[in-house]
Amino acid sequence: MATPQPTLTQLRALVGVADHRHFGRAAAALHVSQPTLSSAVAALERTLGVQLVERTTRSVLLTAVGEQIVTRARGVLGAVDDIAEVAVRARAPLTGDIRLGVIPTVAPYLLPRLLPTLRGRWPQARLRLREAQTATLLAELRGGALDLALLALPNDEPGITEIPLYDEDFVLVTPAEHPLAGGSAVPVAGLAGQDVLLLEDGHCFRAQALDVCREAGARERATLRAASLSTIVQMVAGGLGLTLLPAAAVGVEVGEGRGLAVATFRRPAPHRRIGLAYRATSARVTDWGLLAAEVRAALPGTELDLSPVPSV
Amino acid sequence: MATPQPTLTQLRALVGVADHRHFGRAAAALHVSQPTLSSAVAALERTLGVQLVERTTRSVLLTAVGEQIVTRARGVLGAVDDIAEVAVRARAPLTGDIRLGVIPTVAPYLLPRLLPTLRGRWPQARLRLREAQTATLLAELRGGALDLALLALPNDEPGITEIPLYDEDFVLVTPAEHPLAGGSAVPVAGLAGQDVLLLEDGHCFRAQALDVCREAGARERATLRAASLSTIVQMVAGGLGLTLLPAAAVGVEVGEGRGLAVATFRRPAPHRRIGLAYRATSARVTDWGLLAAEVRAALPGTELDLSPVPSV
DNA sequence: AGTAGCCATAGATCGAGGCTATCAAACTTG
DNA sequence: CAAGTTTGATAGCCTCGATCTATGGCTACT
Repeated sequence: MATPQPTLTQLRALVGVADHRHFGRAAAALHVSQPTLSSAVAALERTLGVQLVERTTRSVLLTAVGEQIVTRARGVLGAVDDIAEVAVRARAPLTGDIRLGVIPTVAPYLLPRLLPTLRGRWPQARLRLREAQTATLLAELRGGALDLALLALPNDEPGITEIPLYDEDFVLVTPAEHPLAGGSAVPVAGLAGQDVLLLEDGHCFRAQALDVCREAGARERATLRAASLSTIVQMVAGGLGLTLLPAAAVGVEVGEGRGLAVATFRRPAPHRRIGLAYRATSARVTDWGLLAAEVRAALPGTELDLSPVPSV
Repeated sequence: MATPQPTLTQLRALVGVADHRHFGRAAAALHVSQPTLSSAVAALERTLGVQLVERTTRSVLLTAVGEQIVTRARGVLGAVDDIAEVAVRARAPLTGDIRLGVIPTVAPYLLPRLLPTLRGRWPQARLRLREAQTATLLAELRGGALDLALLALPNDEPGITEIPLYDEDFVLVTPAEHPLAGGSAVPVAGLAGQDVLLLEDGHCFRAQALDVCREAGARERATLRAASLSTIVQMVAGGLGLTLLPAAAVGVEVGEGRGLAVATFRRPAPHRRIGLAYRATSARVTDWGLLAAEVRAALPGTELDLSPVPSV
């Protein structure tokens, strides 16, 4: 036994050589002398008992094992960097850029409340906002273009962790003179035969609302798919049908004196769960927990059917 | 900048303390003196600039950051161990125990050919075989109870890598006096209205064959679901219906003089792809490539409709 | 053949990490 | 309540290994 274990320095040396395919340049990039680098790689080969690099004076190639080990070494070094990053983040919680993606059926209703709160409590945090649909957000999250996404759960994406934030009932928006207008505890089946206006394809809220319609036996007015909830509500005001809104949208979208009425469903009403998603490997888990608390604190009061999900 | 990076020794020290919650015992476990361990942890805290461990003389606790970093440190150390493992495996290819799981609709037809080949060429390899259905194999693979699984692709399991091995056509087995008996280039639609015997639930081959039946408009004789292809073929011989077999099974299951006939489908015939699956993080990727080559070499000749998938 | 480029080896130096011995604090016990 | 025990931190010394400079040897191109 007693095989000495590879050193981080040795791994860095190997990765450097793999990157530059040249000992001299790799040494320069690592700020060490060329002999140091040579001996580091040699030592690694000795401890592992395998040749990793094919050297001729003309070219430097990796062996098959070398390639495999370089891949793993990169992972190790990256993970060590992450450790340092975690420590730095812990020293200065919720500071710096936070690239947050938000779905369009949440952004206009939550952000106006969240941003001031956040600015007040964590002035060092700089939110970089992006509004896009779930599929886009998850792709960008995975690719590292976003740090966080605020969207409907669950998504069951491997490698992505989710923090539930709140549950939001769906409500019915109708013209004021509609039979269902202003009702409370409307059963879902009460939608049977109604013309329902929905968002265009790709919105997760479209899919959820469509599920409700299917269960109730309502028709979608498919020729009128809209790009935003705002547009839909205007169409409802124009008498083209009725629609479903997430509770948080009511305050903004349904004003007084526009000939609109809001009806609530019988409990348990159809609803969706909103939460944060981040890469499971993110170095800023603690930050995201703090941010989650801020979002919960920024929720509108009880006049809406919003229930924050208790944090673990 | 010039922040020194954490050392592997320091990470080992931290993990040791986290495991034992006691400096003295952790030091003993790591074969170093207690002061050495103390100073290693202290040095790590200094380089990271964060307190990781709460020490009183009575108890040792991790801080929140400490917990996070311990988790990552474990990952790093594990990855380093893996690197050593990769090297060892590369020095002695295809040696030692290989825990291989095989689905029941492949095992009896491929293993009798594979085992002798393997024994001849890689006498140091010890196959530990296990026969189970796909879901079980994948769970055991993920949990580390298996190294490899031989099954139908694709499975699209995150964290699991697959090596395609060969494509295998399905054939029709009927009683000798059946109208379809011995046919070649039978269209799938030719199954319309037939009574087809299938495996019981949980077999992937059942699902695949059922797809064919659905497409063709054939009926499953659902009261007669069998536990093995052998049993099914006997039932066909008894005149209870017909069945589909994967091509590799024909040689073993359909003997002469049993009143059975084999018909082939019109190309492209329904078929399945068989391959190997392993944890993407496995340290023995090279071994699995070699083993894949052996399986391809062990395939029966062209009398069956088996086409090896060319290796990358 | 000469030369330039490139990696390996040799020998010297310096610091990180290891050990022993000892201290300080806190809980236990007679 | 005082002495003892347990446990982690500190001090001081030592050793080994990582790094440096200088040099050697090989290959390819001119």
